Amino acid sequence: MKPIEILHQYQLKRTSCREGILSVIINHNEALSENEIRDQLESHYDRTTFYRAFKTLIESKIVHKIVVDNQLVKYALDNHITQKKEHAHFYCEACHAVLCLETTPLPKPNLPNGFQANNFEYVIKGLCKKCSPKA
Amino acid sequence: MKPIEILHQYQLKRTSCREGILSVIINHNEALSENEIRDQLESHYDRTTFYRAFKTLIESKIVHKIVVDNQLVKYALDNHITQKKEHAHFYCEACHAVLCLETTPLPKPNLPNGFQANNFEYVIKGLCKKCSPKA
DNA sequence: TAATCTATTGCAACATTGATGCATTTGTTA
DNA sequence: TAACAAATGCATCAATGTTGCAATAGATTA
Repeated sequence: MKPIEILHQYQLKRTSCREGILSVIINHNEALSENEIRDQLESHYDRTTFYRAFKTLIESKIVHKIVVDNQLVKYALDNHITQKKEHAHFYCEACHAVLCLETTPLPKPNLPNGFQANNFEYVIKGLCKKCSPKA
Repeated sequence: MKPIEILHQYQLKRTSCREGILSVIINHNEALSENEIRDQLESHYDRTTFYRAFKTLIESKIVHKIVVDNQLVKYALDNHITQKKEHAHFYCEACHAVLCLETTPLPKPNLPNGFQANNFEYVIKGLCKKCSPKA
């Protein structure tokens, strides 16, 4: 699962910005913020370029946006690529990590009559194992 | 459940801004955005005043913030006041309404060992009854 | 390999939102 | 009603989202 192959598969031009973003995301287990990704890249890209690269990757469904808060957004590979099922995300309020809860399937509440769901965004906030006080 | 009583109960000063915000929220079944609330008020308040009023109401757990998206936040009365149980929210992608799904309890996925949850934020996006194409 | 076309980049610019300091005003309590 | 503490309005700044446009880079074809 290499960045270049993904970009080619989704018919996007191979630019170093997109390639860099993808390789950082692929090499991390947890979802990362725009700044966390930027910090891992060697080259500098304009803020707009970065912004549009994410927009493109999301529109192509390569990358998935996880909204922790209106002030904190993280990015991870989309289920289309990872072949994961829909899942909830865990946000650690101490270390601010965002993890995919892949092992537990996403529970779906019943909707009122006539309602139609397209998308489920479930974020569970708390403390991860590392940040939980030891017993 | 009157604004003045709520403010008094939570030991907050009765200011017209807080009172106005609360009365708008109380009189609507759906969660409203800051602008939707502002539009319902007769008096004008400075942006900062509005911002701080929400901050105070949230800190006192009178109002609950529902983050639909990093660009769209809505507000509703907190469960402490409505005596509702924890519930998911439905966001209609067509009319942008946010509704509480009170009737269905919030399903809680199992967490990995050592993880501790404080808060569950479940937003289901789709089309509400009014906006769903008729069969 | 070079020429060409199109998409992407970087920059300027603007809107929105979150946030803080401070002097003035208001609500509450004695 | 006086006095104090809290809230307001204004100025200001940071971060983020967004668009237009000229310059540049990637991909395709001759």
